[in-house]
Amino acid sequence: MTKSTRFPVAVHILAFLSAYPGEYVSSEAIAKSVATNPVAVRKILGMLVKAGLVSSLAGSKGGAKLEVAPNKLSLLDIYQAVEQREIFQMHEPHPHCPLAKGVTTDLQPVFDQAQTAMERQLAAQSLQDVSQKAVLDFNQAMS
Amino acid sequence: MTKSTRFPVAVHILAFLSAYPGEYVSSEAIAKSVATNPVAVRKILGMLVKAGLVSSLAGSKGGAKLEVAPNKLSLLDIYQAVEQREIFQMHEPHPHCPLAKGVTTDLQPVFDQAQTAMERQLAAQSLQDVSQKAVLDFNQAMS
DNA sequence: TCTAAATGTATATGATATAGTTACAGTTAC
DNA sequence: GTAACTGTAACTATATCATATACATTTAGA
Repeated sequence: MTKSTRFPVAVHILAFLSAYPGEYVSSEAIAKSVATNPVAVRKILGMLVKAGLVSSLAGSKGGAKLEVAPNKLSLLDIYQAVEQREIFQMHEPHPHCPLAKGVTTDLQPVFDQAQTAMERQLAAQSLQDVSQKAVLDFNQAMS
Repeated sequence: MTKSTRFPVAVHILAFLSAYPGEYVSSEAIAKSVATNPVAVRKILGMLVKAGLVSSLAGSKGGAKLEVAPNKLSLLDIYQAVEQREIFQMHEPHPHCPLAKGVTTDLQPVFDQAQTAMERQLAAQSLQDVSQKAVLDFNQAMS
């Protein structure tokens, strides 16, 4: 499969929104920074709205607005909003082979632990941690 | 994309080989336990041979043989032998947007840390840890 | 030396995920 | 009423994966 870039794009989108606190920003403005299509941005924004991280408004002067403080929003929250799948996917071995049964049974908890360890790292970082400097640079460039 | 199951299949294959220490096992025998095609097994075996975990022999009475003791073989060794790609893939934002530049720069080390945390969990488990019980059950069923 | 049983590899097919695009109905500010 | 938005459907292109067939090559053993 082509690997998904939804997670970094979602972080980028939220960082962009955090540069305009309290304002509604259009998907077209975001799309320019992300270098993609406004529709692609709206698709991801839709997931972020569903997760409660963002609100949106249709119509003129509408757009998307960040609903959570950047320092209260962990990268894990963002990851889980846009990526549902687990890192590891078990295969489906022969249903009656005792070796197959034993291996998959013992392997699954290791997969879970590895995924949890990964998620703990994401949980330890906030949106602000990865956006603060970027937003400062951005505001300076825009002024 | 369809998600790869190469990693669990590789563990399964190696566990199967560990049930026949010192013997050459055919891809067809392995394929039955994994419930897939012998060619699929040989493809993965090829990666394991390249990584030095397994040796193979063509011809009659040929097959694959485990080259590392199961308690000396970590799940990370296996993972890296068959899965090259990183968990997270960065997008390619607008090259001149300072916000885009800042976000990707600060996000990459977080990706690396998360991947490392995941890999540490895999490194802590050996093939034997996930295969020992399975092999015992298997040998008992076969006797 | 012949045969049977293997590997290794090329190739093709189908399924699925993703990204990008166009199109358009609905919503809202002014 | 109009212009500027969102949300969503539909289509295309691309990439990865799993499965399968086919076949040249290698090897053990009769």
